Amino acid sequence: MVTPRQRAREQTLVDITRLGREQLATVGAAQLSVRSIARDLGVVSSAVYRYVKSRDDLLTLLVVDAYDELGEAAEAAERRRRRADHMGRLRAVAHGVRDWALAEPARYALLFGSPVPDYEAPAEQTTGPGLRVPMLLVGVVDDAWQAGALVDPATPLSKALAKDMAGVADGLGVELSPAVMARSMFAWTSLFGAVSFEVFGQYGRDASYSRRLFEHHLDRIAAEVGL
Amino acid sequence: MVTPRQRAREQTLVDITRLGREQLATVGAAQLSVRSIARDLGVVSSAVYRYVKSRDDLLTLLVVDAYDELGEAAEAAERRRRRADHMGRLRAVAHGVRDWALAEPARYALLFGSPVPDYEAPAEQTTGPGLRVPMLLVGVVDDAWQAGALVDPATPLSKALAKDMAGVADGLGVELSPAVMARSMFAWTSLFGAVSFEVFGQYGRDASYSRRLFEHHLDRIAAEVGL
DNA sequence: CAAAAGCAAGAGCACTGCTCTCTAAAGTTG
DNA sequence: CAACTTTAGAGAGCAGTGCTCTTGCTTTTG
Repeated sequence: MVTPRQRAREQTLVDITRLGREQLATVGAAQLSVRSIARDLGVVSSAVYRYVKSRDDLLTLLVVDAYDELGEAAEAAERRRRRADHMGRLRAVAHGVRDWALAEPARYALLFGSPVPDYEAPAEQTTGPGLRVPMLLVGVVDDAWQAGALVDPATPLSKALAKDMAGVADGLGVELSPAVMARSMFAWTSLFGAVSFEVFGQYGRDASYSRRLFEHHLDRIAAEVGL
Repeated sequence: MVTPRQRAREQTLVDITRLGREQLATVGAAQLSVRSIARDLGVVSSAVYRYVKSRDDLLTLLVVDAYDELGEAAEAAERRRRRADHMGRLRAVAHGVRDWALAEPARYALLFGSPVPDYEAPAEQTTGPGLRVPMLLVGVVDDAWQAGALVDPATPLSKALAKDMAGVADGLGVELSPAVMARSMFAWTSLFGAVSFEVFGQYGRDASYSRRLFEHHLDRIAAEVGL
């Protein structure tokens, strides 16, 4: 049985998340303040602490929210491709991530930028949503591998690294060859490296070439994955 | 003619930078406070504003400081290799960057993490030091190219991207083939992507495999560069 | 219907960046 | 060398922050 009070509480939590998301987008994570959210909510600051234990707790809420939206964006883009179109799926994921990141730079920064000091996202809440994109990537690479569509690597993995990758795959709860895992991690790391450099402005202010450079990087990543 | 007052002023500025650097390492950029620096300096907070216009101004000081130390570390590592040892030089730069980043995560985050909101590093002061590592990379790749040590790419650059890369090289003030520029940028982006993921904890808390994974990524990057 | 639990308000603490005015010392100049 | 100017630092103060605690009030529950 759901009481009106529970419903109101949930609604308030949703409102807080929404206002936090807006503040994140406009003023950024550092300037995000629970007092200002309280003002927008038409309530005194201490009232917000009934719903959110601390500012860090609020950040966790927003981290999960952002991971989920990013994951959903990437998954939606990937779903539009045929299962056998491995290259298309990889490109879809990559562009899904990049488009979301460019549209939501502050929220992207919250996920992949500097860790907020003295705050570490509680693993039990954030790892799940945070793994959606990586899972998508290993899915694509593994499908290609199973279909025999991957070019063989010039050099095989070292024994130690193969063991490491087996452990990572195990941690993800999937059955994968170490080679697939290693290639996926390279794709993952390089993809987000490219997106981060673009979002964080490392290429300089005039990023007129950034989209073409991203395409190029994507081609290089795909080549290294073996696609 | 340098007056004692000028000397004292310079010394105070050095002290402020040192204390800022320490605070950055201990509490991070977000928690960095000029009041606390004033306390450590044994002076009242308003006095610090005689030397530093604002907190952002202090951040700029620390950004330049960090870029210079990172650049120096990478250059020192690279200098230890013979000029013709292109692979060794690339690896030296990469490990120089990684080692510094792992030793100074907060300062690395200041340079390559989320941009501090409402603060953008003034280009005229930061671009120079910020380009030291990229310049090092293009130097290595170009040397290899000139020496004919680079494997030819499977697919040539598109016309548009070649033009973009020519523009970038021009902006750097160096004479480079677009292919060299593109490969350097891929190396740069992927290298820092790998380092950022490691420093920012995206691989999870137990990074037991992180060094071996980095070596693997480095091999993949080198392969894609053509080394 | 009375007890328990949940809610918002308001005051207050310790902190922040930053500005202002004031005093005293140091440097410069006629 | 005395008068003037520049400068470092102190201290008060403003507006903002995260967060806690108490105090009434309302809703839910036994």
